[in-house]
This record gives sequence, C-alpha cells and structure tokens, in this order.
Amino acid sequence: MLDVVNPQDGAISPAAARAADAVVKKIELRISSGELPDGAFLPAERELMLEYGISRTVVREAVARLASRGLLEARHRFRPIVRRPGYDAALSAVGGVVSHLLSQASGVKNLYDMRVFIEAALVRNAALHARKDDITALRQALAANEKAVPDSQSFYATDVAFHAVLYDIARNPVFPSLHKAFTSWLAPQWDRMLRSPERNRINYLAHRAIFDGIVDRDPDGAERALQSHLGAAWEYVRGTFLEPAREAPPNDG
Amino acid sequence: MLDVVNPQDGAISPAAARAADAVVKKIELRISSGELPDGAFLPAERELMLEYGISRTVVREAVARLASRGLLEARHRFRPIVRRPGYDAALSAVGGVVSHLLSQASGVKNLYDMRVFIEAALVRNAALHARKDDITALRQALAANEKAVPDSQSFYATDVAFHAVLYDIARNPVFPSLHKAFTSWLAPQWDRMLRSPERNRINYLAHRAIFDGIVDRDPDGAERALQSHLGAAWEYVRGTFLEPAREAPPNDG
DNA sequence: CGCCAAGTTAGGTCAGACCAAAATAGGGGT
DNA sequence: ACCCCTATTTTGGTCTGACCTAACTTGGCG
Repeated sequence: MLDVVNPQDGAISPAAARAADAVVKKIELRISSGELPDGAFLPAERELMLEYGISRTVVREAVARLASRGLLEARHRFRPIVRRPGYDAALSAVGGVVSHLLSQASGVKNLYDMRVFIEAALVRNAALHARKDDITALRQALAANEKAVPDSQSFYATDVAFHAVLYDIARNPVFPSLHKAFTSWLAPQWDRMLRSPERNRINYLAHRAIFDGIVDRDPDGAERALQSHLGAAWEYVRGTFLEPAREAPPNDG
Repeated sequence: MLDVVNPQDGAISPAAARAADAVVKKIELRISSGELPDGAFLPAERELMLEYGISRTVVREAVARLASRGLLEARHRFRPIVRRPGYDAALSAVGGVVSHLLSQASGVKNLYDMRVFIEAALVRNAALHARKDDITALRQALAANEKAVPDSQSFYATDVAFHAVLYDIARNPVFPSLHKAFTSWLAPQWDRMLRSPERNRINYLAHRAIFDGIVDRDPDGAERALQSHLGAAWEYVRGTFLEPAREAPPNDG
C-alpha cells in the first residue's frame, strides 16, 4: 500500500527532494541575510559547487531557477548579479508570458482594458484622496506635458510621466511597478501610433481634464475624463494593428 | 579567422547565440503550430537531443526556460506537459517572486491593499454594469455562502466563490485569473485566521451588504460595504502574523 | 602612460555514465 | 478474464570530466 500522494498537488505539493532546490534555498538565505548584498557578484559556479558539495549541473540549475525568480540577474556569459527582488522584478518576471499573450489581438485588448479599469479607479482615488503635494506633482507633470506638445518624442515621455503620478498617489508601491509593466508591455503596440502635435494637443487637453477633475475633487468627472481619454487612444491605435476583432481570449483553467 | 560578427543587434547587449535559446524557439513553434497540442507530453529529453542534435544539457535548459514561461508544466520527475499559457499561467509565473515579497509583512499589506483597491473598483463596476445573469450568479453565490455559515471549511470556499463572481462580472478574462492569484498568494496568511460560525455570519452579512449595494445600483454603497468588509478582515488577521508594523516596503528601481 | 596581445578565469556545451522513480510489461492468484 | 503485484525498461535527475570560447587579467611594447 504505497501512498504516493500527489493528488491535485493543490497547495503543498510533495515536491520531492530536488538537489537544486536545497541549493536555491541556501543561496536565497545568503541573499536575504545580506551576506550577498544587492548588486554583488555571485561566486563562481565551480566555487559554489565545491562549497555545497554538488555538481555544476545542480549549481547551474539553481542559478537558473533563482534568475527566473528575479533574485539573480544572469546575463549570458557574465557573472550573475544578486538582485533583491521588488515589485518591479515581480512584474517583469511575467513579461515573458505576457509577450505570448500579446501576440493575440485579444490579449492586447484585455490588458489594455485592465489598465483602463485600474487607472479609472486610480483617478477616482486621486480625486478623493490626493494630497497637496500630489496635486503639485500632477500639476508639474501636466505643465511638462503641455510644454512638450510640439515634440512628439518628449511628449510621449511626459505623457507616461503624467500617468505615472496617478499611480504614485495610491501610495502603494505595487502601483508604480504596475505602471512600468503596463507601459513596457503595451509600448510596442503604442509605438506604431502616428503622432503629431495636433494629436498631442488633444491628449494634453484630456490630461488637463483629468487633472481638473482631481483638483475639483470630482471623482466621477475625473474618471469620465480618463475613460474618454484612454478610450479614444484605443480607437486611435487599434486600427494600426487590429484586424476585424477576435474572440476566445486565451484563458486556461 | 572567423570574425565573430555581432549581428547588428544595434544596442550593446550582444545577446549572444545561446544554444538553448534556439531550441526554445523551435519548441515554441511546435507548440503554437499545434504540432504539440495543449496537454500533450513533451518528447523525452533524449529524443529531443537527437532530434535537434544537441546535448541533453541544452535540452534541459530549454525545457526549464519554457517551464518558467508557463509553456510547459514540468513537475519533478514527470514528463513535461505542454500548456498553452493563459492569464492564469502568467499570474502563477509571478508566484515565486511574490512569495519572496510576502515574507515581509509590508508585502502582505501592500498586496492586500492592492486587492482591496481592485475589488472596490470591481464592485463599483458591478453596481453600474451588472447584468441580470450576473445578479443571478451573485445571488446564488450568496445563498451558498449563507448556507455554509455553520461549517467554516465550506464557508471559506463559498466566500472565495462569492468574491470570484465579482471578478467575473468585469468580463475581462484577466480578472478571474487575478482573483485566483490573489487568493492563492494570500491564502497562507489567511489560513491562520481562526474561524467560527459567528465570524462567518458577520462575513456573510458583509457579503449581503455588498450584494444589496449592487442590486440597488448603488456603487458608493457597494464599495463602502466592500471596503468595510475587507478592512475588517484585515484587522482580524493582521494580529495573527503581524508585528508592530514595518516600514520600507521592498521596491527596486 | 596608455594601448594592444598573450595568459588565465569562468560560463556554455558536450559526452557518457549511474541512480532512482515512473511507466510499462509480465506473471500469479481468484 | 480480471486485477493485483512484481520484474523490466524508460526516463528524468545528478555526477564526472573534458573542451571551447568569451570575459577578465596581466604584462610588454610603443
């Protein structure tokens, strides 16, 4: 009566003893204990293999595992660098998978809608809870945005920066990272959008409307302004890469 | 004298040709082309190694890479299974990194706040846009939840299910996956919470308040109910694992 | 003093082997 | 026939030792 428990490995998962796993934990510990500070080089593979009494195979697997978790930054042929992962790393870890999802038009749409949804909630939150310094930051970002209207290149930068402030106002470090993730994911599609001073001006005005809604402490107005802003932006870019329209978004169980 | 051409590659990062990378792409192609359908077993390592004329080392690295991207589901000592990644896979790919963040109390708080933020927006959305069948689903989930009040075990399940409906109403496949991710990340902390029929009843009533807000098309009321519900839940669990309170949430650049 | 070439280090890959667990085939009892 | 238990084969996980090549280091030359 062998009870090889492996039913739906729901949460615990027996996770048999993998050699690499133990090494991962040890290195993880050395990182979180500060023995391997952020930015430091990981010891050479051959060194680790002697130190832990394992083969290089296992060392390499452990390193790969840690790298995929974001604790190590392992460039090809370079010594891995220790990285204390934050929300940024967490989000960028998804990058690989997301890129796959973005290859379908529905993926872009879903992600964009998600962004709109969250950002709408953010402006609403800003309208309700923004502090003086938040308003100041927003005002400055808006001014920079206006000044950049003639130059599409810098307009894009100030555009992103303006939206970034909205994510900062929530005072949850997850949001700024999320913003970076959104922009980096959607940038490829976004870049194809033709830009012009006229178009920039329209977008700037939309930003100002959002700003006004926030300073007026009018969550509904601010949200409406943002929805219309991002909705228009979508309509403007969809034609550049979207075919009729797809169904059946990928969604696994 | 072969000159190692850095194929333009424009920028600095040579991104040299890694053998594993090429294999990754080939396998990726075989997956997306349907030759390796979702759920199929990946060929044995030794087979792949013959097929592509590479060593097993490279095969294993490629497999590991694909697994970390969610295209393969590679349990220990089992033949990898092909998985067409969806939003679920994308989110669960972050799991590893997130678990690290959750080891700090601030990480739990930030993630939980994020969840509250999003869920608040979701109930507001539900109050504004829920359709008849959404309301029906919600009502059923609520009824199941009420029925489970005496049994903490099943109450938890129906609790999660009730919240899940809120994520479904947004009609964006990202949200249900996000819900799964949230619950699986926060479950470990949540499990420590003592449960009792009395406590369950309080939570059920909170759910009903949310439901009422939605059917009354009262976004503010519904959101208020949810905020108070999740806020109370946090206060209830924080004591079980939280020390005084931490600062400096992890946040990398 | 700086630049370029030879030497050294260390990551990437390979080949072959062994172990143990999983998958499969085979045999015995009912 | 059918199922259960065991023997065999696969196959993933790990080890060893080696080689190649690109980084890194060092030292000589202009």
